[in-house]
Amino acid sequence: MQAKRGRSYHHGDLKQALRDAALELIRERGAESVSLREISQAAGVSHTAAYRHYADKQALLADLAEEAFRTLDRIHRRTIESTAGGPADQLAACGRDYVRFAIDNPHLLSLMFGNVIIDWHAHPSLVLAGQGLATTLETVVRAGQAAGVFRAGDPRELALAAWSLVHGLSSLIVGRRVPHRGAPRGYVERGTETCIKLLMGGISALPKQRRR
Amino acid sequence: MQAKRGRSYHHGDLKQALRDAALELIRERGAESVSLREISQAAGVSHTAAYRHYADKQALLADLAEEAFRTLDRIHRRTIESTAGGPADQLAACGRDYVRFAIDNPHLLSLMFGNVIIDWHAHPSLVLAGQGLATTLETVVRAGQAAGVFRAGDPRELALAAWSLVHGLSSLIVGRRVPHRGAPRGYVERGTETCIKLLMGGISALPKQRRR
DNA sequence: ACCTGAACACCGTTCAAGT
DNA sequence: ACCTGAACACCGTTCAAGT
Repeated sequence: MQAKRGRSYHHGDLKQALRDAALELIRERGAESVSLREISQAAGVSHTAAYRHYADKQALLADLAEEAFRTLDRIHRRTIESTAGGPADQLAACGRDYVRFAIDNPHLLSLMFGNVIIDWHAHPSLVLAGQGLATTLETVVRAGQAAGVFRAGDPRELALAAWSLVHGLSSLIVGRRVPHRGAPRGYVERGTETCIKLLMGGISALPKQRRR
Repeated sequence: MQAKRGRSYHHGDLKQALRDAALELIRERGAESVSLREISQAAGVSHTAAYRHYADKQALLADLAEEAFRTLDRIHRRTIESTAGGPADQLAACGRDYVRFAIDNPHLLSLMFGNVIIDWHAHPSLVLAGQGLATTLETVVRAGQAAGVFRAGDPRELALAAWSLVHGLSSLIVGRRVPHRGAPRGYVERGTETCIKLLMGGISALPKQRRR
Protein backbone atom coordinates (compact mmCIF):
# COMPACT_ATOMS: atom_id res chain seq x y z
CA MET A 1 0.00 0.00 0.00
CA GLN A 2 3.04 2.26 -0.31
CA ALA A 3 3.92 4.52 -3.16
CA LYS A 4 6.05 2.63 -5.64
CA ARG A 5 8.40 5.56 -6.15
CA GLY A 6 9.59 8.61 -4.30
CA ARG A 7 7.62 11.62 -3.15
CA SER A 8 8.18 13.71 -6.26
CA TYR A 9 4.41 13.95 -6.75
CA HIS A 10 1.56 15.00 -4.53
CA HIS A 11 -0.14 11.99 -3.15
CA GLY A 12 2.39 9.28 -3.05
CA ASP A 13 -0.11 7.40 -5.11
CA LEU A 14 -2.45 9.60 -7.07
CA LYS A 15 -4.04 6.63 -8.82
CA GLN A 16 -5.23 5.24 -5.51
CA ALA A 17 -6.30 8.69 -4.34
CA LEU A 18 -8.42 9.01 -7.49
CA ARG A 19 -9.93 5.57 -6.90
CA ASP A 20 -10.80 6.46 -3.31
CA ALA A 21 -12.31 9.81 -4.20
CA ALA A 22 -14.28 8.36 -7.09
CA LEU A 23 -15.59 5.46 -5.05
CA GLU A 24 -16.83 7.75 -2.31
CA LEU A 25 -18.57 10.10 -4.72
CA ILE A 26 -20.11 7.23 -6.68
CA ARG A 27 -21.33 5.56 -3.52
CA GLU A 28 -23.09 8.80 -2.60
CA ARG A 29 -24.63 9.89 -5.87
CA GLY A 30 -24.05 7.27 -8.56
CA ALA A 31 -21.59 7.21 -11.42
CA GLU A 32 -23.96 9.07 -13.78
CA SER A 33 -23.94 12.11 -11.53
CA VAL A 34 -20.21 12.32 -10.88
CA SER A 35 -17.80 14.14 -13.19
CA LEU A 36 -14.15 13.42 -13.68
CA ARG A 37 -13.45 17.03 -12.83
CA GLU A 38 -14.92 16.79 -9.36
CA ILE A 39 -13.21 13.48 -8.72
CA SER A 40 -9.92 15.18 -9.51
CA GLN A 41 -10.84 18.09 -7.30
CA ALA A 42 -11.71 15.75 -4.44
CA ALA A 43 -8.33 14.09 -4.89
CA GLY A 44 -6.69 17.51 -4.73
CA VAL A 45 -5.28 17.72 -8.24
CA SER A 46 -6.08 19.58 -11.42
CA HIS A 47 -8.88 18.29 -13.62
CA THR A 48 -6.50 16.79 -16.16
CA ALA A 49 -4.17 14.94 -13.81
CA ALA A 50 -6.20 11.73 -14.04
CA TYR A 51 -5.16 11.29 -17.66
CA ARG A 52 -1.68 10.42 -16.50
CA HIS A 53 -3.13 7.27 -14.89
CA TYR A 54 -6.22 6.46 -16.89
CA ALA A 55 -6.85 6.63 -20.61
CA ASP A 56 -10.18 8.32 -19.98
CA LYS A 57 -13.11 8.48 -17.58
CA GLN A 58 -14.41 5.12 -18.76
CA ALA A 59 -11.12 3.48 -17.76
CA LEU A 60 -11.41 4.84 -14.22
CA LEU A 61 -15.01 3.63 -13.95
CA ALA A 62 -14.01 0.23 -15.33
CA ASP A 63 -11.29 -0.01 -12.71
CA LEU A 64 -13.80 0.62 -9.92
CA ALA A 65 -16.30 -1.83 -11.39
CA GLU A 66 -13.59 -4.47 -11.58
CA GLU A 67 -12.76 -3.94 -7.93
CA ALA A 68 -16.46 -4.28 -7.04
CA PHE A 69 -16.76 -7.55 -8.98
CA ARG A 70 -13.77 -8.94 -7.15
CA THR A 71 -15.14 -7.83 -3.79
CA LEU A 72 -18.47 -9.56 -4.38
CA ASP A 73 -16.74 -12.69 -5.64
CA ARG A 74 -14.55 -12.75 -2.53
CA ILE A 75 -17.66 -12.50 -0.36
CA HIS A 76 -19.12 -15.48 -2.21
CA ARG A 77 -16.00 -17.58 -1.86
CA ARG A 78 -15.75 -16.88 1.85
CA THR A 79 -19.39 -17.78 2.32
CA ILE A 80 -18.93 -21.03 0.42
CA GLU A 81 -15.94 -21.86 2.55
CA SER A 82 -17.73 -21.19 5.81
CA THR A 83 -21.06 -22.81 4.97
CA ALA A 84 -21.04 -26.38 6.12
CA GLY A 85 -24.39 -27.63 4.88
CA GLY A 86 -23.32 -28.54 1.36
CA PRO A 87 -23.89 -26.99 -2.09
CA ALA A 88 -27.60 -26.25 -1.62
CA ASP A 89 -27.00 -24.20 1.52
CA GLN A 90 -23.94 -22.64 -0.06
CA LEU A 91 -25.82 -21.51 -3.15
CA ALA A 92 -28.65 -20.11 -1.05
CA ALA A 93 -26.16 -18.25 1.14
CA CYS A 94 -24.46 -16.77 -1.93
CA GLY A 95 -27.84 -15.59 -3.15
CA ARG A 96 -28.46 -13.77 0.11
CA ASP A 97 -24.96 -12.29 -0.06
CA TYR A 98 -25.64 -11.00 -3.54
CA VAL A 99 -28.88 -9.27 -2.62
CA ARG A 100 -27.36 -7.81 0.53
CA PHE A 101 -24.39 -6.49 -1.44
CA ALA A 102 -26.78 -4.84 -3.87
CA ILE A 103 -28.85 -3.23 -1.13
CA ASP A 104 -25.72 -2.01 0.66
CA ASN A 105 -24.07 -0.74 -2.53
CA PRO A 106 -26.85 0.24 -4.95
CA HIS A 107 -24.70 2.60 -7.00
CA LEU A 108 -21.97 0.01 -7.30
CA LEU A 109 -24.43 -2.52 -8.66
CA SER A 110 -25.46 0.03 -11.28
CA LEU A 111 -21.83 0.60 -12.15
CA MET A 112 -21.26 -3.13 -12.49
CA PHE A 113 -24.38 -3.97 -14.48
CA GLY A 114 -25.86 -0.78 -15.88
CA ASN A 115 -24.51 0.61 -19.08
CA VAL A 116 -22.45 3.33 -17.49
CA ILE A 117 -19.44 1.59 -18.95
CA ILE A 118 -20.27 1.81 -22.61
CA ASP A 119 -17.81 -0.57 -24.24
CA TRP A 120 -17.50 -3.53 -21.92
CA HIS A 121 -15.11 -5.35 -24.23
CA ALA A 122 -12.63 -2.49 -24.12
CA HIS A 123 -11.66 -3.51 -20.57
CA PRO A 124 -10.39 -7.10 -20.60
CA SER A 125 -9.56 -7.33 -16.91
CA LEU A 126 -13.08 -6.16 -16.11
CA VAL A 127 -14.47 -8.92 -18.30
CA LEU A 128 -12.28 -11.38 -16.40
CA ALA A 129 -13.50 -10.14 -13.03
CA GLY A 130 -17.10 -10.55 -14.18
CA GLN A 131 -16.40 -14.05 -15.42
CA GLY A 132 -14.82 -14.88 -12.08
CA LEU A 133 -18.12 -14.17 -10.37
CA ALA A 134 -19.93 -16.50 -12.76
CA THR A 135 -17.29 -19.18 -12.36
CA THR A 136 -17.67 -19.27 -8.59
CA LEU A 137 -21.41 -19.87 -8.88
CA GLU A 138 -20.78 -22.51 -11.53
CA THR A 139 -18.40 -24.32 -9.17
CA VAL A 140 -21.09 -24.60 -6.51
CA VAL A 141 -23.58 -25.86 -9.08
CA ARG A 142 -21.14 -28.53 -10.26
CA ALA A 143 -20.52 -29.61 -6.68
CA GLY A 144 -24.27 -29.89 -6.12
CA GLN A 145 -24.68 -32.00 -9.22
CA ALA A 146 -21.79 -34.24 -8.22
CA ALA A 147 -23.41 -34.71 -4.81
CA GLY A 148 -26.70 -35.55 -6.48
CA VAL A 149 -28.64 -32.73 -4.82
CA PHE A 150 -28.93 -30.54 -7.94
CA ARG A 151 -30.59 -31.78 -11.06
CA ALA A 152 -28.64 -32.79 -14.15
CA GLY A 153 -27.96 -30.46 -17.06
CA ASP A 154 -25.35 -28.03 -18.33
CA PRO A 155 -23.90 -26.50 -15.14
CA ARG A 156 -23.24 -23.21 -16.89
CA GLU A 157 -26.91 -22.89 -17.74
CA LEU A 158 -28.05 -23.81 -14.25
CA ALA A 159 -25.57 -21.33 -12.79
CA LEU A 160 -26.85 -18.71 -15.21
CA ALA A 161 -30.40 -19.35 -14.02
CA ALA A 162 -29.38 -19.00 -10.38
CA TRP A 163 -27.43 -15.84 -11.15
CA SER A 164 -30.34 -14.43 -13.13
CA LEU A 165 -32.71 -14.90 -10.23
CA VAL A 166 -30.66 -13.14 -7.58
CA HIS A 167 -29.39 -10.54 -10.00
CA GLY A 168 -32.88 -9.75 -11.23
CA LEU A 169 -34.17 -9.36 -7.71
CA SER A 170 -31.22 -7.16 -6.74
CA SER A 171 -31.65 -5.08 -9.84
CA LEU A 172 -35.37 -4.57 -9.24
CA ILE A 173 -34.80 -3.63 -5.62
CA VAL A 174 -31.95 -1.24 -6.37
CA GLY A 175 -33.89 0.32 -9.24
CA ARG A 176 -36.84 0.80 -6.88
CA ARG A 177 -39.10 -1.06 -9.27
CA VAL A 178 -40.25 -3.05 -6.30
CA PRO A 179 -41.69 -1.37 -3.21
CA HIS A 180 -38.82 -0.82 -0.80
CA ARG A 181 -39.47 1.97 1.64
CA GLY A 182 -43.11 2.38 2.42
CA ALA A 183 -43.73 -1.32 1.94
CA PRO A 184 -44.79 -3.61 4.76
CA ARG A 185 -41.88 -4.25 7.08
CA GLY A 186 -39.61 -7.03 5.91
CA TYR A 187 -41.08 -7.13 2.41
CA VAL A 188 -37.68 -7.19 0.76
CA GLU A 189 -36.46 -9.88 3.16
CA ARG A 190 -39.49 -12.08 2.53
CA GLY A 191 -39.23 -11.47 -1.22
CA THR A 192 -35.61 -12.57 -1.07
CA GLU A 193 -36.49 -15.75 0.81
CA THR A 194 -39.26 -16.50 -1.68
CA CYS A 195 -36.73 -16.15 -4.50
CA ILE A 196 -34.24 -18.40 -2.75
CA LYS A 197 -36.99 -20.95 -2.17
CA LEU A 198 -37.95 -20.80 -5.84
CA LEU A 199 -34.33 -21.32 -6.77
CA MET A 200 -33.98 -24.30 -4.46
CA GLY A 201 -37.27 -25.77 -5.65
CA GLY A 202 -36.25 -25.35 -9.28
CA ILE A 203 -32.69 -26.60 -9.05
CA SER A 204 -33.24 -29.48 -6.66
CA ALA A 205 -32.92 -33.06 -7.83
CA LEU A 206 -35.16 -34.32 -5.05
CA PRO A 207 -38.91 -34.72 -5.30
CA LYS A 208 -40.84 -31.93 -3.61
CA GLN A 209 -42.13 -34.04 -0.73
CA ARG A 210 -38.64 -34.93 0.41
CA ARG A 211 -37.49 -31.37 0.86
CA ARG A 212 -37.75 -29.66 4.25
CA MET B 1 -52.77 10.98 -34.58
CA GLN B 2 -53.56 14.43 -35.93
CA ALA B 3 -52.36 17.72 -34.57
CA LYS B 4 -54.76 18.99 -31.98
CA ARG B 5 -54.48 22.55 -33.24
CA GLY B 6 -53.75 24.41 -36.41
CA ARG B 7 -50.56 24.50 -38.45
CA SER B 8 -49.11 27.59 -36.83
CA TYR B 9 -46.09 25.52 -35.81
CA HIS B 10 -43.68 23.34 -37.70
CA HIS B 11 -44.54 19.74 -37.22
CA GLY B 12 -48.18 19.56 -36.47
CA ASP B 13 -47.09 17.70 -33.41
CA LEU B 14 -43.58 18.49 -32.30
CA LYS B 15 -43.95 16.44 -29.15
CA GLN B 16 -44.53 13.29 -31.17
CA ALA B 17 -41.74 14.24 -33.57
CA LEU B 18 -39.39 14.55 -30.61
CA ARG B 19 -40.52 11.18 -29.28
CA ASP B 20 -39.95 9.53 -32.64
CA ALA B 21 -36.54 11.08 -33.15
CA ALA B 22 -35.44 10.25 -29.61
CA LEU B 23 -36.66 6.68 -29.83
CA GLU B 24 -34.75 6.07 -33.04
CA LEU B 25 -31.53 7.54 -31.70
CA ILE B 26 -31.83 5.67 -28.41
CA ARG B 27 -32.54 2.39 -30.19
CA GLU B 28 -29.32 2.89 -32.15
CA ARG B 29 -26.89 4.10 -29.54
CA GLY B 30 -28.52 4.07 -26.10
CA ALA B 31 -29.89 6.89 -24.01
CA GLU B 32 -26.52 7.64 -22.40
CA SER B 33 -25.01 8.52 -25.74
CA VAL B 34 -27.81 10.71 -27.08
CA SER B 35 -28.07 14.41 -26.34
CA LEU B 36 -31.19 16.50 -26.23
CA ARG B 37 -29.60 18.83 -28.75
CA GLU B 38 -29.23 16.14 -31.38
CA ILE B 39 -32.74 14.85 -30.72
CA SER B 40 -34.00 18.36 -31.42
CA GLN B 41 -31.86 18.59 -34.51
CA ALA B 42 -33.19 15.25 -35.76
CA ALA B 43 -36.72 16.57 -35.21
CA GLY B 44 -35.84 19.66 -37.23
CA VAL B 45 -36.13 22.30 -34.51
CA SER B 46 -33.79 24.40 -32.47
CA HIS B 47 -32.11 22.85 -29.47
CA THR B 48 -34.38 24.60 -26.99
CA ALA B 49 -37.72 23.82 -28.59
CA ALA B 50 -38.18 20.65 -26.55
CA TYR B 51 -38.59 22.70 -23.40
CA ARG B 52 -41.99 23.82 -24.63
CA HIS B 53 -43.16 20.19 -24.32
CA TYR B 54 -40.98 18.64 -21.64
CA ALA B 55 -39.73 20.08 -18.37
CA ASP B 56 -36.27 18.73 -19.10
CA LYS B 57 -34.37 15.89 -20.74
CA GLN B 58 -35.32 13.51 -17.93
CA ALA B 59 -39.01 14.09 -18.63
CA LEU B 60 -38.56 13.14 -22.29
CA LEU B 61 -36.67 9.98 -21.34
CA ALA B 62 -39.32 9.13 -18.75
CA ASP B 63 -42.00 9.49 -21.41
CA LEU B 64 -40.20 7.02 -23.67
CA ALA B 65 -39.60 4.58 -20.81
CA GLU B 66 -43.27 4.73 -19.92
CA GLU B 67 -44.21 3.91 -23.50
CA ALA B 68 -41.81 0.96 -23.44
CA PHE B 69 -43.31 -0.39 -20.21
CA ARG B 70 -46.76 -0.21 -21.71
CA THR B 71 -45.62 -1.92 -24.89
CA LEU B 72 -44.10 -4.84 -22.99
CA ASP B 73 -47.17 -5.12 -20.77
CA ARG B 74 -49.41 -5.18 -23.85
CA ILE B 75 -47.29 -8.00 -25.29
CA HIS B 76 -47.74 -9.95 -22.06
CA ARG B 77 -51.49 -9.44 -21.96
CA ARG B 78 -51.89 -10.54 -25.57
CA THR B 79 -49.81 -13.62 -24.91
CA ILE B 80 -51.87 -14.51 -21.85
CA GLU B 81 -55.03 -14.11 -23.86
CA SER B 82 -53.85 -16.30 -26.69
CA THR B 83 -52.21 -19.04 -24.63
CA ALA B 84 -54.70 -21.82 -24.01
CA GLY B 85 -52.75 -24.14 -21.73
CA GLY B 86 -53.47 -22.39 -18.45
CA PRO B 87 -51.44 -20.22 -16.05
CA ALA B 88 -48.25 -22.31 -16.14
CA ASP B 89 -47.99 -22.08 -19.92
CA GLN B 90 -49.03 -18.44 -19.80
CA LEU B 91 -46.33 -17.52 -17.30
CA ALA B 92 -43.70 -19.40 -19.27
CA ALA B 93 -44.79 -17.65 -22.46
CA CYS B 94 -44.58 -14.25 -20.76
CA GLY B 95 -41.07 -15.07 -19.64
CA ARG B 96 -40.04 -15.84 -23.20
CA ASP B 97 -41.71 -12.61 -24.36
CA TYR B 98 -39.77 -10.66 -21.79
CA VAL B 99 -36.40 -12.04 -22.82
CA ARG B 100 -37.19 -11.60 -26.49
CA PHE B 101 -38.24 -7.99 -25.91
CA ALA B 102 -34.95 -7.37 -24.13
CA ILE B 103 -32.87 -8.93 -26.88
CA ASP B 104 -34.76 -7.01 -29.56
CA ASN B 105 -34.63 -3.71 -27.65
CA PRO B 106 -31.51 -3.75 -25.50
CA HIS B 107 -31.25 0.03 -25.18
CA LEU B 108 -34.91 0.26 -24.21
CA LEU B 109 -34.40 -2.25 -21.42
CA SER B 110 -31.54 -0.10 -20.14
CA LEU B 111 -33.75 2.95 -20.29
CA MET B 112 -36.49 1.13 -18.38
CA PHE B 113 -34.32 -0.46 -15.71
CA GLY B 114 -30.93 1.24 -15.70
CA ASN B 115 -30.48 4.44 -13.80
CA VAL B 116 -30.62 6.71 -16.78
CA ILE B 117 -33.72 8.21 -15.26
CA ILE B 118 -32.29 9.49 -12.03
CA ASP B 119 -35.36 10.31 -9.97
CA TRP B 120 -37.89 7.58 -10.66
CA HIS B 121 -40.42 9.03 -8.24
CA ALA B 122 -40.52 12.33 -10.10
CA HIS B 123 -42.52 10.69 -12.88
CA PRO B 124 -45.75 9.24 -11.44
CA SER B 125 -47.16 7.93 -14.72
CA LEU B 126 -43.91 6.07 -15.31
CA VAL B 127 -44.23 4.47 -11.88
CA LEU B 128 -47.78 3.45 -12.80
CA ALA B 129 -46.67 1.90 -16.09
CA GLY B 130 -44.03 -0.09 -14.26
CA GLN B 131 -46.54 -1.27 -11.69
CA GLY B 132 -48.84 -2.32 -14.52
CA LEU B 133 -46.23 -4.74 -15.74
CA ALA B 134 -45.90 -6.24 -12.26
CA THR B 135 -49.66 -6.45 -11.85
CA THR B 136 -50.09 -8.46 -15.03
CA LEU B 137 -47.61 -11.07 -13.84
CA GLU B 138 -49.29 -11.13 -10.44
CA THR B 139 -52.64 -11.84 -12.08
CA VAL B 140 -51.26 -14.93 -13.79
CA VAL B 141 -49.72 -16.12 -10.54
CA ARG B 142 -53.05 -15.72 -8.72
CA ALA B 143 -54.82 -17.64 -11.46
CA GLY B 144 -52.27 -20.43 -11.15
CA GLN B 145 -52.74 -20.60 -7.40
CA ALA B 146 -56.52 -20.63 -7.77
CA ALA B 147 -56.20 -23.50 -10.23
CA GLY B 148 -53.95 -25.35 -7.80
CA VAL B 149 -51.00 -25.57 -10.20
CA PHE B 150 -48.85 -22.96 -8.43
CA ARG B 151 -47.81 -23.34 -4.83
CA ALA B 152 -49.35 -21.32 -2.03
CA GLY B 153 -47.89 -18.11 -0.70
CA ASP B 154 -48.09 -14.35 -1.17
CA PRO B 155 -48.80 -13.96 -4.90
CA ARG B 156 -46.90 -10.67 -4.98
CA GLU B 157 -43.79 -12.39 -3.75
CA LEU B 158 -44.13 -15.28 -6.17
CA ALA B 159 -44.70 -12.83 -9.01
CA LEU B 160 -41.64 -10.90 -7.88
CA ALA B 161 -39.59 -14.08 -7.98
CA ALA B 162 -40.79 -14.87 -11.51
CA TRP B 163 -40.12 -11.31 -12.62
CA SER B 164 -36.69 -11.36 -11.01
CA LEU B 165 -35.72 -14.48 -12.90
CA VAL B 166 -36.62 -13.31 -16.39
CA HIS B 167 -35.49 -9.77 -15.71
CA GLY B 168 -32.15 -10.91 -14.38
CA LEU B 169 -31.56 -13.11 -17.39
CA SER B 170 -32.57 -10.31 -19.77
CA SER B 171 -30.38 -7.86 -17.96
CA LEU B 172 -27.34 -10.16 -18.04
CA ILE B 173 -27.83 -10.88 -21.73
CA VAL B 174 -28.32 -7.24 -22.68
CA GLY B 175 -25.36 -6.18 -20.56
CA ARG B 176 -23.25 -8.83 -22.31
CA ARG B 177 -22.31 -10.31 -18.97
CA VAL B 178 -23.24 -13.65 -20.44
CA PRO B 179 -21.64 -14.93 -23.65
CA HIS B 180 -23.88 -13.88 -26.50
CA ARG B 181 -22.12 -13.65 -29.81
CA GLY B 182 -19.23 -16.03 -30.06
CA ALA B 183 -21.00 -18.50 -27.81
CA PRO B 184 -22.10 -21.92 -29.03
CA ARG B 185 -25.13 -21.58 -31.26
CA GLY B 186 -28.37 -21.34 -29.36
CA TYR B 187 -26.70 -20.72 -26.03
CA VAL B 188 -29.04 -17.87 -25.15
CA GLU B 189 -32.07 -19.87 -26.23
CA ARG B 190 -31.05 -22.85 -24.11
CA GLY B 191 -30.21 -20.59 -21.19
CA THR B 192 -33.68 -19.07 -21.46
CA GLU B 193 -35.35 -22.47 -21.46
CA THR B 194 -33.29 -23.54 -18.46
CA CYS B 195 -34.48 -20.44 -16.61
CA ILE B 196 -38.10 -21.08 -17.55
CA LYS B 197 -37.72 -24.66 -16.41
CA LEU B 198 -36.26 -23.52 -13.10
CA LEU B 199 -39.16 -21.12 -12.71
CA MET B 200 -41.70 -23.84 -13.41
CA GLY B 201 -39.95 -26.27 -11.10
CA GLY B 202 -39.81 -23.71 -8.33
CA ILE B 203 -43.32 -22.36 -8.60
CA SER B 204 -45.15 -25.58 -9.26
CA ALA B 205 -47.43 -27.12 -6.65
CA LEU B 206 -47.04 -30.59 -8.13
CA PRO B 207 -44.41 -33.11 -7.09
CA LYS B 208 -41.52 -33.36 -9.52
CA GLN B 209 -42.37 -36.80 -10.83
CA ARG B 210 -45.77 -35.71 -12.07
CA ARG B 211 -44.45 -32.89 -14.24
CA ARG B 212 -43.62 -33.47 -17.93
C1' DA C 1 7.93 11.30 -14.79
C1' DC C 2 4.20 13.80 -13.20
C1' DC C 3 1.18 17.62 -13.08
C1' DT C 4 -0.94 22.32 -14.65
C1' DG C 5 -3.65 25.71 -17.36
C1' DA C 6 -5.47 27.22 -21.50
C1' DA C 7 -8.19 25.77 -25.16
C1' DC C 8 -11.77 23.07 -27.90
C1' DA C 9 -15.96 21.10 -28.89
C1' DC C 10 -19.51 19.75 -26.69
C1' DC C 11 -23.53 19.51 -22.97
C1' DG C 12 -28.36 20.89 -20.39
C1' DT C 13 -30.86 24.77 -19.21
C1' DT C 14 -32.46 29.85 -18.92
C1' DC C 15 -34.38 33.71 -20.86
C1' DA C 16 -35.45 37.63 -23.62
C1' DA C 17 -37.04 38.18 -28.07
C1' DG C 18 -39.49 37.17 -32.27
C1' DT C 19 -43.93 35.57 -34.98
C1' DA D 1 -48.97 29.64 -28.30
C1' DC D 2 -44.84 28.11 -30.13
C1' DC D 3 -40.19 28.53 -31.44
C1' DT D 4 -35.34 30.85 -31.88
C1' DG D 5 -30.65 32.48 -30.59
C1' DA D 6 -27.61 34.20 -27.36
C1' DA D 7 -25.81 33.23 -23.04
C1' DC D 8 -24.33 30.54 -18.79
C1' DA D 9 -22.21 27.12 -16.24
C1' DC D 10 -20.83 23.03 -16.90
C1' DC D 11 -18.60 18.65 -19.30
C1' DG D 12 -14.51 15.24 -21.30
C1' DT D 13 -10.40 15.51 -23.66
C1' DT D 14 -6.02 17.40 -25.96
C1' DC D 15 -1.81 19.61 -25.72
C1' DA D 16 1.93 22.69 -24.95
C1' DA D 17 4.27 24.07 -21.04
C1' DG D 18 6.24 23.84 -16.48
C1' DT D 19 9.08 21.27 -12.59
